[in-house]
Amino acid sequence: MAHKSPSPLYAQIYALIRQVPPGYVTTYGQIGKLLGCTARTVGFALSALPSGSDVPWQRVINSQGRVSPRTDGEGNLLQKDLLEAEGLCFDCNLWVDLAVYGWSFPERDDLLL
DNA sequence: TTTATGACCCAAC
DNA sequence: CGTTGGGCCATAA
Repeated sequence: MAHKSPSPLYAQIYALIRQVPPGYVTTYGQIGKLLGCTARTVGFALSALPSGSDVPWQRVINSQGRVSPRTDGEGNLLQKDLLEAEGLCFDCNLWVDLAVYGWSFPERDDLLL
């Protein structure tokens, strides 16, 4: 099997985001803390996400509850559109309520469920 | 090995 | 309340 992995940490980040159900969003700091790394690393992992990935990177936003102003500029608009399609409600300017849509990852023990 | 960058976060004024 | 600066970790060259 594949002995060469791009980065075990990346796989973890992608796995967590993949577990996020539609209609909910998470923050970089949350994932970073769960994985033991800083939010910067999480953002970097998303930046390395290839097109057509099964990872709903759009559900990942910053702690401020806002979409990340990607280097592209239009990417943030696309993310807003995607999140809106999920059923989220944006505020006056790409503001979302983490208290309502903030998704909490399941505990390692509860993961068994 | 070191340098430079990055879709961040937090604290302070 | 809005803005500014510094720090942190990981990747690629």
